[in-house]
Amino acid sequence: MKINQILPLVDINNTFNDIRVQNMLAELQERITQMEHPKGSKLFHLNPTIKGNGVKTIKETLMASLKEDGWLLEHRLDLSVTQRQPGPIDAVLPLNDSSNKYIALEWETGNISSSHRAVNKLVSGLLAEKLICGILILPSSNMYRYLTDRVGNFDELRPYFQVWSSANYALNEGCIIIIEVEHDVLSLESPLLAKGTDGRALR
Amino acid sequence: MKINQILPLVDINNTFNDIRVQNMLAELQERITQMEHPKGSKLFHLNPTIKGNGVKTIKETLMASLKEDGWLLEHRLDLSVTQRQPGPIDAVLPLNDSSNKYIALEWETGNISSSHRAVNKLVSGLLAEKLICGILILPSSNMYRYLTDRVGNFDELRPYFQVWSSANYALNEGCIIIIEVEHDVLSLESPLLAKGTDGRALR
DNA sequence: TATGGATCCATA
DNA sequence: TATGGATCCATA
Repeated sequence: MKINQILPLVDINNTFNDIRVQNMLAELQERITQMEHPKGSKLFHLNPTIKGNGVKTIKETLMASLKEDGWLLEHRLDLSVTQRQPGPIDAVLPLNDSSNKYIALEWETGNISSSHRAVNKLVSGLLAEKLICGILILPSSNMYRYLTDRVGNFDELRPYFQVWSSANYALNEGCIIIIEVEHDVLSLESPLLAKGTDGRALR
Repeated sequence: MKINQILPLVDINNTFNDIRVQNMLAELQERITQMEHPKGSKLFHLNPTIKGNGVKTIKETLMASLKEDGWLLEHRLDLSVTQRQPGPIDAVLPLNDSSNKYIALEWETGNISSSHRAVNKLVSGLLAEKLICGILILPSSNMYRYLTDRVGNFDELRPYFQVWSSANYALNEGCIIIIEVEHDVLSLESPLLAKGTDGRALR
């Protein structure tokens, strides 16, 4: 998989340049770059059928490799806000220091509207001082054309970036990073990514 | 329809108490209270079938009455942010003064995740200084039980309220208000609200 | 019940 | 193509 850009959307007191964040990013970039489809093909090939590919399986291999790197999957931070809580986060990396804090990552594969919730959940983690950094990975609009209709994508979230970037949270540290990814190669010979029976799919 | 609560989520320099906002709220409360189902029954009756009622038609009568009060429906604010823009807003009320600003209202009937986008869109309007006030109307969790699965509801958005309330936007005025509404009466004799064929509905 | 998701629809 | 929506699924 190809990384188009890494955007620091929120960056409080230069947390983006914190060595813990930069080390994690170096590792994460390598892991994303290693993603392949089909398995064993070295590159991520995508069948260029408009709205033809399901999204469910895309992130699976990345999550598996992050788990090997020490990330915890589907982890729920205790934000102790109210009785009801934001739900679990795709992956969190515990910092191996005395801070008891984490770096969190969401790979958005739901509807674009759920990308808004994903960023808000990461911000909740900053506000609860459980996270020093939250990352959201989104496909480019180039890639999006070939995925399930209306899934989250970088360009469609962009008009809303200012909602978060112009917030002045009263915090000493924290950053939110958006990463735009894309297939390496379009290939008619590549198998379509499977779709589920979720949503309005006619089984 | 019954109003359970009116919550000022964001309130910059006391905009919530601005006479223009308070006048609008008085009128809006009356209009919401007047909503009825079935038509002519004076109260909003809801058939208590779990996940049985569609949401599409719920807001229609309110929008019709707001139109009579001078609101513009499905209006798109020109936020001139980027090429891509947040989409249209359910209803906006132009202020009849020289400010060229509006009050905006969204009645959330989409998925809960799209409630996050709705608030973000209202915040975008504040940041662009096109709005002095944005309102989001959401059903209570009591009402939600009888509506399409996963539609927006007050209690499920609540854990995220702090994301907006602690944002400290650098603005001179602006408020975001969340209104929680509920049926007046549960009634087995009341017809179910129709569902569409959207999403994953099997036609 | 609670929460994130996945999918296709409607309309401009 | 672009954008908000509406619906049902999966899992804990």
